Parts: sequence; structure tokens; C-alpha cells
Amino acid sequence: MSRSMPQPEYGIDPGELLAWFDTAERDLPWRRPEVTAWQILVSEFMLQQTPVNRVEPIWLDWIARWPTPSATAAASAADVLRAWGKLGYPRRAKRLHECAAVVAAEHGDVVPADVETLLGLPGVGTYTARAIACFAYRQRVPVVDTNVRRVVARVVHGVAETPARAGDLAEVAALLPEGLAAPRFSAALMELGAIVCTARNPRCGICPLSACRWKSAGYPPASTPARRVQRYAGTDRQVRGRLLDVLRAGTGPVTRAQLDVAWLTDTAQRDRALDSLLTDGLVEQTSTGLFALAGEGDDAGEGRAR
DNA sequence: ATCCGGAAAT
DNA sequence: ATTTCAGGAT
Repeated sequence: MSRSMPQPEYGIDPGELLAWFDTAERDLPWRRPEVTAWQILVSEFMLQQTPVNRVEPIWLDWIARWPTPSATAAASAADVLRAWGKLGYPRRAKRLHECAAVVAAEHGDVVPADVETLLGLPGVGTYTARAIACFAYRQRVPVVDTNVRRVVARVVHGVAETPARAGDLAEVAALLPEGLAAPRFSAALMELGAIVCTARNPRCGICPLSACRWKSAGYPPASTPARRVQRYAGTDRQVRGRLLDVLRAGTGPVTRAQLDVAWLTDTAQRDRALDSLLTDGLVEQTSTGLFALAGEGDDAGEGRAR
């Protein structure tokens, strides 16, 4: 195209990125070499929309208690929901429990390695399937999360952020180095987005990449007027959280009155939240009309005979 | 396009 | 008080 000047590459130099990662990589427990594919899967479920710092202690307890899919599947849903604690989005815990049952029963207690099969598992979507294929099985597949999307938007496209697009996977695939370096490259790209090329206050002064279109363009701010944020206080989500707090705190079924005190300001909202928890299968009603965490009355995982 | 937690940082 | 955080399901 342009013949006067050599066009700058503005890809992402694997050498620069990987050299930086060698020195800056965080020592996260699920990156240790002895960690199994299942345990990596557990970390990916927990990390969905949740910061690393909050996941770490819960993941450590979790894999010590339930190291395999079959061990997880043998636990009761109630025990799984209690172990999940206040990590948030408890439907993830239920999906993880369901995922464990599928892997144990249909895949010989071994996490599948191919993306297509992974995508069929409960709670495994576009990102998580490829993260497992890449980080657990060392495959050269594109792993696109919010960090990667942001880094590519800035370094390659010169804009502060871009919405998710259908072409994101192909674009990131084209950035991957050939051969065995791809998984580490993907981990490094995510790490760069997490600790240098961050959403709010990027630390461009310590960025290892010498070529960045966003830098060349003078760090233009986001053009789109910040999509409407999902609030939390006063929403059904908060009410659901309060109701689950009550059920997690106890050791068995509770009365409706015990649940009601969790949210007194809007009884219609409280009823709606409880309905949604029942619909999601996170809460169950006993034959005597009490409420309990799903599987609370079952003896699965309790080591008792029927 | 919406819903789904909760905590820490700013 | 707002923003952000290793997304998925509907």
C-alpha cells in the first residue's frame, strides 16, 4: 500500500509481551503445574465477573475439599452453595455442580479437551471453553475476555475500548504466535490487561509494548458515552443475596417468616426474588412448606446410606 | 438486550 | 456514589 514509509506493524510483539510476563506474572494458585484441568475449570467459573483476589481463598478451600469432578458431583447442592459463599452470582455454583456431574458421568471424570465438547457443558461459554482448552490443554486457541478485548482495542485499534464483536475470536487468533508459545501468550495478554492496561487508570508508563496505536493517537478517551451500568443496591439481585444469606447461615430448612425478615421494605419484591430463586433451582420448598437450599434434604455427599 | 452478586477502588 | 471485575443464559 504505502510505499514511502514502512508501515508500522502494530501487532503485539510476542517477544516483548512474553519477556515482560516472565518478570511480572502473578503467582496465582491455579497456575501451578500440578493443577488439574478440572481445577482450572473451577477457577474459570469462579473468575467469571469476579476479581482474582476474591476467588483465591475460596478456590483453595474448594479444590482441597472436592479435587475431582466426581467428588464435586457427590456433594449436595446445598454444600456447594455454602462453599461458594458470597462470591456472587450463585447460579455459577449450581452450574459448576451440574458440570461436575456431566463430566463425571459422561466423560470418565476427565474434563474434555476440545472446544466444541466443552461448549456443551453447563456454565461453559465462549470464553471459558477456550480458556480451558488453552490453559489446561495447551492448545493454540484464541482466549478473549474483557482484558484481551481492551488490550487489542488499544494496541491494535487505537481506541480506549470496543464492544464485543463476532470477529473478536478470529482477530485474536491472528495475533497468536505459532507453536507452543500461544497459551503463555494468551495468559500474558490477559495479565497485561489485568495489571497494566487496566480499564480506568492504565499504567502506560510501565507497558512493555513499544508499539501501541492508542499511545500514538494520544490516548483518546472512549467515544461511546459509557453504557448504562447495572446498579445493585435495592435491586432483586440484592434481595436474592439477602435471602440466600439466611439459608446459608442455617443448617437446614427455615420458615417463611425467617426468610421474610431478610427484606422488609418491599414485600412484592421479596416474593419475586424468592420465586426466582426457586425457578433457578437454588432454593427448594420442603413437603412441609419450609424453605431450604437446593439439595438440603438430600443425603448426597453426606456419606450416609439411604 | 437483560438479568444475574458482591466487594474494593476511585 | 460510580466503576470495575478471567461471562453465561435467556
